[in-house]
Amino acid sequence: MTKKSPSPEAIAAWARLVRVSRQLVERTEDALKANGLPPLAWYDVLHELAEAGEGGLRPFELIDRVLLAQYGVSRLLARLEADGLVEKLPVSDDGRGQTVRITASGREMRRRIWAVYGACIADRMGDRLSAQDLKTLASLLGRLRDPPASD
Amino acid sequence: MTKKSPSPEAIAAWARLVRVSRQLVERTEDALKANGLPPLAWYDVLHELAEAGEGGLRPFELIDRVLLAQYGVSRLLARLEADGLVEKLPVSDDGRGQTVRITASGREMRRRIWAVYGACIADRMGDRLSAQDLKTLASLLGRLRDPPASD
DNA sequence: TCCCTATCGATGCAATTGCATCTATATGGA
DNA sequence: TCCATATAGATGCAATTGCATCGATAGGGA
Repeated sequence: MTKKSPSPEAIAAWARLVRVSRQLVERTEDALKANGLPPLAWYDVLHELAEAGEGGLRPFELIDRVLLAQYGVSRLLARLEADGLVEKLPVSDDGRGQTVRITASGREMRRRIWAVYGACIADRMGDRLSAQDLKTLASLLGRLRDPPASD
Repeated sequence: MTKKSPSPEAIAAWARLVRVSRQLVERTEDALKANGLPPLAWYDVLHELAEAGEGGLRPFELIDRVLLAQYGVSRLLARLEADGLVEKLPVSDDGRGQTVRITASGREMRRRIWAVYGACIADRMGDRLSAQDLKTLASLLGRLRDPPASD
Protein backbone atom coordinates (compact mmCIF):
# COMPACT_ATOMS: atom_id res chain seq x y z
CA MET A 1 0.00 0.00 0.00
CA THR A 2 1.51 3.27 -1.14
CA LYS A 3 0.82 6.39 0.85
CA LYS A 4 0.15 9.67 -0.87
CA SER A 5 2.48 12.58 -0.42
CA PRO A 6 1.05 16.08 -0.03
CA SER A 7 2.24 18.95 -2.19
CA PRO A 8 4.31 21.73 -0.61
CA GLU A 9 1.34 24.07 -1.07
CA ALA A 10 -0.93 21.67 0.77
CA ILE A 11 1.55 21.35 3.61
CA ALA A 12 1.95 25.11 3.90
CA ALA A 13 -1.79 25.73 3.89
CA TRP A 14 -2.34 22.96 6.42
CA ALA A 15 0.29 24.32 8.77
CA ARG A 16 -1.15 27.81 8.56
CA LEU A 17 -4.67 26.58 9.10
CA VAL A 18 -3.85 24.54 12.16
CA ARG A 19 -1.60 27.15 13.74
CA VAL A 20 -3.80 30.13 13.10
CA SER A 21 -6.99 28.53 14.26
CA ARG A 22 -5.35 27.26 17.42
CA GLN A 23 -3.99 30.70 18.16
CA LEU A 24 -7.32 32.36 17.54
CA VAL A 25 -9.24 29.94 19.70
CA GLU A 26 -6.68 30.04 22.48
CA ARG A 27 -6.64 33.80 22.64
CA THR A 28 -10.40 33.90 22.65
CA GLU A 29 -10.50 31.43 25.51
CA ASP A 30 -8.01 33.61 27.34
CA ALA A 31 -10.19 36.65 26.83
CA LEU A 32 -13.20 34.80 28.19
CA LYS A 33 -11.24 33.58 31.19
CA ALA A 34 -9.93 37.07 31.81
CA ASN A 35 -13.53 38.26 32.00
CA GLY A 36 -14.57 35.48 34.33
CA LEU A 37 -16.62 33.78 31.64
CA PRO A 38 -16.94 30.07 30.84
CA PRO A 39 -15.23 28.37 27.87
CA LEU A 40 -16.28 28.65 24.26
CA ALA A 41 -17.96 25.25 24.34
CA TRP A 42 -20.54 26.71 26.69
CA TYR A 43 -21.33 29.40 24.17
CA ASP A 44 -21.66 26.90 21.38
CA VAL A 45 -24.27 24.91 23.25
CA LEU A 46 -26.16 27.96 24.47
CA HIS A 47 -26.12 29.31 20.93
CA GLU A 48 -27.55 26.13 19.44
CA LEU A 49 -30.22 25.95 22.10
CA ALA A 50 -31.13 29.59 21.62
CA GLU A 51 -31.53 29.02 17.90
CA ALA A 52 -33.59 25.94 18.54
CA GLY A 53 -36.18 27.99 20.43
CA GLU A 54 -38.86 26.70 22.78
CA GLY A 55 -38.74 23.19 21.42
CA GLY A 56 -35.19 22.78 22.62
CA LEU A 57 -32.92 20.03 21.40
CA ARG A 58 -32.17 16.45 22.27
CA PRO A 59 -28.65 15.91 23.59
CA PHE A 60 -27.77 13.66 20.67
CA GLU A 61 -28.65 16.46 18.29
CA LEU A 62 -26.02 18.62 19.91
CA ILE A 63 -23.23 16.13 19.35
CA ASP A 64 -22.61 16.93 15.68
CA ARG A 65 -23.49 20.59 15.97
CA VAL A 66 -20.88 21.38 18.59
CA LEU A 67 -18.37 18.72 17.57
CA LEU A 68 -18.26 17.18 21.01
CA ALA A 69 -18.21 13.54 22.01
CA GLN A 70 -21.34 12.03 23.49
CA TYR A 71 -19.93 12.02 27.01
CA GLY A 72 -18.70 15.56 26.51
CA VAL A 73 -22.20 16.74 25.74
CA SER A 74 -23.60 14.76 28.63
CA ARG A 75 -21.23 16.33 31.12
CA LEU A 76 -21.40 19.82 29.69
CA LEU A 77 -25.18 19.75 29.89
CA ALA A 78 -24.93 18.59 33.49
CA ARG A 79 -22.82 21.64 34.30
CA LEU A 80 -25.06 24.01 32.41
CA GLU A 81 -28.05 22.60 34.24
CA ALA A 82 -26.28 22.90 37.60
CA ASP A 83 -25.70 26.56 36.79
CA GLY A 84 -29.32 27.04 35.83
CA LEU A 85 -28.46 27.91 32.23
CA VAL A 86 -30.46 25.09 30.71
CA GLU A 87 -33.26 22.82 31.83
CA LYS A 88 -33.88 19.19 31.00
CA LEU A 89 -37.38 18.03 30.23
CA PRO A 90 -38.54 14.45 29.83
CA VAL A 91 -39.74 13.76 26.34
CA SER A 92 -43.08 12.08 25.98
CA ASP A 93 -42.55 9.69 23.11
CA ASP A 94 -39.10 8.40 24.10
CA GLY A 95 -38.54 7.32 27.67
CA ARG A 96 -34.78 7.14 27.18
CA GLY A 97 -34.35 10.71 26.15
CA GLN A 98 -34.81 14.25 27.27
CA THR A 99 -35.16 17.65 25.74
CA VAL A 100 -32.84 20.44 26.71
CA ARG A 101 -34.01 24.01 26.66
CA ILE A 102 -32.15 27.22 27.37
CA THR A 103 -33.35 29.26 30.34
CA ALA A 104 -33.55 33.01 30.79
CA SER A 105 -30.23 33.09 32.61
CA GLY A 106 -28.85 30.92 29.85
CA ARG A 107 -29.80 33.59 27.34
CA GLU A 108 -28.29 36.22 29.55
CA MET A 109 -25.04 34.27 29.84
CA ARG A 110 -24.99 33.83 26.09
CA ARG A 111 -25.22 37.59 25.69
CA ARG A 112 -22.40 38.20 28.14
CA ILE A 113 -20.15 35.69 26.45
CA TRP A 114 -20.93 37.13 23.05
CA ALA A 115 -19.88 40.61 24.17
CA VAL A 116 -16.36 39.26 24.56
CA TYR A 117 -16.42 36.56 21.90
CA GLY A 118 -17.86 38.84 19.23
CA ALA A 119 -15.27 41.48 19.95
CA CYS A 120 -12.53 38.89 19.52
CA ILE A 121 -13.94 37.87 16.16
CA ALA A 122 -14.17 41.48 15.07
CA ASP A 123 -10.61 42.18 16.20
CA ARG A 124 -9.02 39.10 14.79
CA MET A 125 -11.00 38.54 11.61
CA GLY A 126 -13.19 41.47 10.70
CA ASP A 127 -10.47 44.04 11.15
CA ARG A 128 -7.89 42.10 9.21
CA LEU A 129 -9.68 40.97 6.08
CA SER A 130 -12.11 42.73 3.79
CA ALA A 131 -15.63 41.42 3.42
CA GLN A 132 -14.64 40.03 0.04
CA ASP A 133 -11.60 38.26 1.45
CA LEU A 134 -13.67 36.86 4.28
CA LYS A 135 -16.07 35.40 1.75
CA THR A 136 -13.23 33.90 -0.21
CA LEU A 137 -11.78 32.41 2.94
CA ALA A 138 -15.07 30.91 4.03
CA SER A 139 -15.61 29.47 0.60
CA LEU A 140 -12.18 27.86 0.44
CA LEU A 141 -12.63 26.43 3.90
CA GLY A 142 -16.04 25.15 2.91
CA ARG A 143 -14.41 22.91 0.38
CA LEU A 144 -12.40 21.24 3.12
CA ARG A 145 -15.43 20.17 5.07
CA ASP A 146 -16.26 16.57 5.65
CA PRO A 147 -18.60 15.56 4.21
CA PRO A 148 -18.22 18.00 1.30
CA ALA A 149 -21.22 20.29 1.12
CA SER A 150 -22.33 22.98 -1.25
CA ASP A 151 -21.31 26.60 -0.86
CA MET B 1 -16.69 50.77 27.12
CA THR B 2 -18.33 49.77 23.88
CA LYS B 3 -17.60 46.37 22.44
CA LYS B 4 -17.18 45.91 18.73
CA SER B 5 -19.57 43.78 16.77
CA PRO B 6 -18.26 41.50 14.04
CA SER B 7 -19.70 41.55 10.53
CA PRO B 8 -21.74 38.60 9.32
CA GLU B 9 -18.90 37.76 6.93
CA ALA B 10 -16.42 37.72 9.80
CA ILE B 11 -18.67 35.47 11.84
CA ALA B 12 -19.19 33.07 8.97
CA ALA B 13 -15.49 32.86 8.20
CA TRP B 14 -14.65 32.39 11.88
CA ALA B 15 -17.17 29.61 12.27
CA ARG B 16 -15.87 27.81 9.21
CA LEU B 17 -12.29 28.21 10.28
CA VAL B 18 -12.81 26.83 13.75
CA ARG B 19 -15.05 23.97 12.68
CA VAL B 20 -13.02 22.87 9.73
CA SER B 21 -9.69 22.94 11.49
CA ARG B 22 -11.06 21.03 14.44
CA GLN B 23 -12.50 18.40 12.15
CA LEU B 24 -9.28 18.07 10.21
CA VAL B 25 -7.13 17.75 13.28
CA GLU B 26 -9.48 15.34 14.97
CA ARG B 27 -9.65 13.04 11.97
CA THR B 28 -5.91 13.11 11.65
CA GLU B 29 -5.51 12.21 15.31
CA ASP B 30 -7.95 9.37 14.74
CA ALA B 31 -5.92 8.12 11.80
CA LEU B 32 -2.77 8.18 13.89
CA LYS B 33 -4.45 6.34 16.74
CA ALA B 34 -5.84 3.79 14.33
CA ASN B 35 -2.29 3.08 13.22
CA GLY B 36 -0.99 2.82 16.75
CA LEU B 37 0.94 6.06 16.45
CA PRO B 38 1.33 8.87 19.01
CA PRO B 39 -0.52 12.20 18.83
CA LEU B 40 0.26 15.04 16.45
CA ALA B 41 2.09 16.99 19.16
CA TRP B 42 4.77 14.33 19.14
CA TYR B 43 5.25 14.85 15.44
CA ASP B 44 5.49 18.59 15.88
CA VAL B 45 8.29 18.30 18.40
CA LEU B 46 10.14 15.62 16.46
CA HIS B 47 9.81 17.73 13.34
CA GLU B 48 11.24 20.83 14.99
CA LEU B 49 14.09 18.86 16.48
CA ALA B 50 14.86 17.19 13.17
CA GLU B 51 15.00 20.58 11.49
CA ALA B 52 17.23 21.90 14.24
CA GLY B 53 19.84 19.27 13.49
CA GLU B 54 22.72 18.20 15.68
CA GLY B 55 22.64 21.32 17.79
CA GLY B 56 19.20 20.45 19.05
CA LEU B 57 16.93 22.94 20.74
CA ARG B 58 16.38 24.24 24.23
CA PRO B 59 12.96 23.35 25.64
CA PHE B 60 11.96 26.99 25.88
CA GLU B 61 12.59 27.37 22.16
CA LEU B 62 10.00 24.71 21.50
CA ILE B 63 7.26 26.49 23.39
CA ASP B 64 6.37 29.00 20.69
CA ARG B 65 7.16 26.69 17.79
CA VAL B 66 4.72 24.00 18.81
CA LEU B 67 2.22 26.28 20.58
CA LEU B 68 2.41 24.34 23.81
CA ALA B 69 2.52 25.63 27.36
CA GLN B 70 5.80 25.40 29.23
CA TYR B 71 4.64 22.48 31.35
CA GLY B 72 3.28 20.81 28.26
CA VAL B 73 6.68 20.89 26.63
CA SER B 74 8.31 19.71 29.82
CA ARG B 75 6.06 16.71 30.11
CA LEU B 76 6.02 15.87 26.42
CA LEU B 77 9.82 15.87 26.34
CA ALA B 78 9.86 13.59 29.36
CA ARG B 79 7.72 11.09 27.48
CA LEU B 80 9.73 11.37 24.31
CA GLU B 81 12.88 10.77 26.31
CA ALA B 82 11.34 7.82 28.11
CA ASP B 83 10.58 6.34 24.69
CA GLY B 84 14.12 6.99 23.50
CA LEU B 85 12.98 9.38 20.77
CA VAL B 86 14.96 12.34 22.08
CA GLU B 87 17.92 12.81 24.39
CA LYS B 88 18.58 15.61 26.85
CA LEU B 89 22.07 17.04 27.13
CA PRO B 90 23.30 19.45 29.75
CA VAL B 91 24.27 22.77 28.24
CA SER B 92 27.65 24.14 29.20
CA ASP B 93 27.00 27.84 29.54
CA ASP B 94 23.66 27.68 31.37
CA GLY B 95 23.37 25.40 34.36
CA ARG B 96 19.61 25.73 34.45
CA GLY B 97 18.99 24.48 30.98
CA GLN B 98 19.43 21.54 28.69
CA THR B 99 19.57 20.84 25.03
CA VAL B 100 17.21 18.36 23.46
CA ARG B 101 18.25 16.38 20.43
CA ILE B 102 16.35 13.89 18.33
CA THR B 103 17.69 10.34 18.28
CA ALA B 104 17.79 7.83 15.45
CA SER B 105 14.60 6.17 16.65
CA GLY B 106 13.13 9.62 16.95
CA ARG B 107 13.79 10.18 13.26
CA GLU B 108 12.34 6.80 12.47
CA MET B 109 9.21 7.56 14.46
CA ARG B 110 8.89 10.87 12.68
CA ARG B 111 8.96 9.04 9.36
CA ARG B 112 6.31 6.61 10.46
CA ILE B 113 4.03 9.34 11.69
CA TRP B 114 4.51 11.31 8.50
CA ALA B 115 3.43 8.37 6.40
CA VAL B 116 -0.02 8.71 7.95
CA TYR B 117 -0.05 12.44 8.62
CA GLY B 118 1.12 13.35 5.13
CA ALA B 119 -1.50 11.14 3.58
CA CYS B 120 -4.17 12.90 5.64
CA ILE B 121 -2.97 16.28 4.44
CA ALA B 122 -2.94 15.10 0.86
CA ASP B 123 -6.44 13.65 1.18
CA ARG B 124 -7.99 16.54 3.01
CA MET B 125 -6.24 19.52 1.49
CA GLY B 126 -4.20 18.63 -1.56
CA ASP B 127 -6.99 16.69 -3.22
CA ARG B 128 -9.62 19.32 -2.56
CA LEU B 129 -8.02 22.60 -3.54
CA SER B 130 -5.82 23.53 -6.46
CA ALA B 131 -2.27 24.72 -5.84
CA GLN B 132 -3.45 28.23 -6.56
CA ASP B 133 -6.33 28.00 -4.11
CA LEU B 134 -4.02 26.56 -1.49
CA LYS B 135 -1.75 29.55 -1.91
CA THR B 136 -4.65 31.93 -1.61
CA LEU B 137 -5.85 30.16 1.51
CA ALA B 138 -2.43 30.24 3.11
CA SER B 139 -2.07 33.90 2.30
CA LEU B 140 -5.45 34.84 3.77
CA LEU B 141 -4.72 32.83 6.89
CA GLY B 142 -1.35 34.49 7.13
CA ARG B 143 -3.07 37.81 7.63
CA LEU B 144 -4.81 36.45 10.69
CA ARG B 145 -1.60 35.59 12.47
CA ASP B 146 -0.64 37.23 15.66
CA PRO B 147 1.65 39.05 15.50
CA PRO B 148 0.99 40.04 11.91
CA ALA B 149 3.91 38.95 9.74
CA SER B 150 4.76 39.33 6.09
CA ASP B 151 3.71 36.84 3.47
C1' DT C 1 30.69 40.36 47.11
C1' DC C 2 25.89 40.23 48.21
C1' DC C 3 21.23 40.64 47.18
C1' DC C 4 17.27 41.11 44.36
C1' DT C 5 14.94 39.79 40.49
C1' DA C 6 14.35 37.15 36.18
C1' DT C 7 14.49 32.89 33.67
C1' DC C 8 14.67 27.72 33.00
C1' DG C 9 12.51 23.66 33.74
C1' DA C 10 9.90 20.35 36.82
C1' DT C 11 5.98 18.93 39.55
C1' DG C 12 1.88 18.46 43.19
C1' DC C 13 -2.68 18.81 42.92
C1' DA C 14 -7.16 19.75 40.99
C1' DA C 15 -10.01 19.83 36.93
C1' DT C 16 -10.98 18.01 32.55
C1' DT C 17 -11.09 14.50 29.00
C1' DG C 18 -11.13 9.91 26.87
C1' DC C 19 -12.35 5.24 26.99
C1' DA C 20 -15.08 1.65 28.12
C1' DT C 21 -19.07 0.21 29.94
C1' DC C 22 -23.57 0.50 32.15
C1' DT C 23 -28.67 1.16 32.63
C1' DA C 24 -32.82 1.95 30.50
C1' DT C 25 -35.89 2.22 26.83
C1' DA C 26 -37.03 1.34 21.94
C1' DT C 27 -37.45 -1.39 17.83
C1' DG C 28 -37.97 -5.23 14.88
C1' DG C 29 -38.37 -9.97 13.86
C1' DA C 30 -39.65 -14.85 15.00
C1' DT D 1 -45.40 -12.16 23.17
C1' DC D 2 -40.56 -12.77 23.63
C1' DC D 3 -36.01 -12.10 22.55
C1' DA D 4 -32.10 -9.94 20.19
C1' DT D 5 -30.22 -5.84 18.89
C1' DA D 6 -29.92 -0.82 18.63
C1' DT D 7 -30.07 3.77 20.60
C1' DA D 8 -30.10 7.52 24.43
C1' DG D 9 -27.66 9.14 27.97
C1' DA D 10 -24.71 8.63 32.29
C1' DT D 11 -20.56 7.37 34.73
C1' DG D 12 -16.21 4.80 36.93
C1' DC D 13 -11.68 4.95 36.18
C1' DA D 14 -7.36 6.16 34.00
C1' DA D 15 -4.80 9.50 31.40
C1' DT D 16 -4.10 14.17 30.24
C1' DT D 17 -4.12 19.09 31.05
C1' DG D 18 -4.07 23.49 33.55
C1' DC D 19 -2.68 26.13 37.36
C1' DA D 20 0.20 27.40 40.72
C1' DT D 21 4.42 27.00 42.64
C1' DC D 22 8.97 25.26 43.47
C1' DG D 23 14.12 24.63 43.19
C1' DA D 24 18.02 26.05 40.82
C1' DT D 25 20.92 29.03 38.21
C1' DA D 26 21.75 33.69 35.85
C1' DG D 27 22.29 38.37 35.63
C1' DG D 28 22.64 42.97 37.29
C1' DG D 29 23.07 46.59 40.37
C1' DA D 30 24.64 48.51 45.11
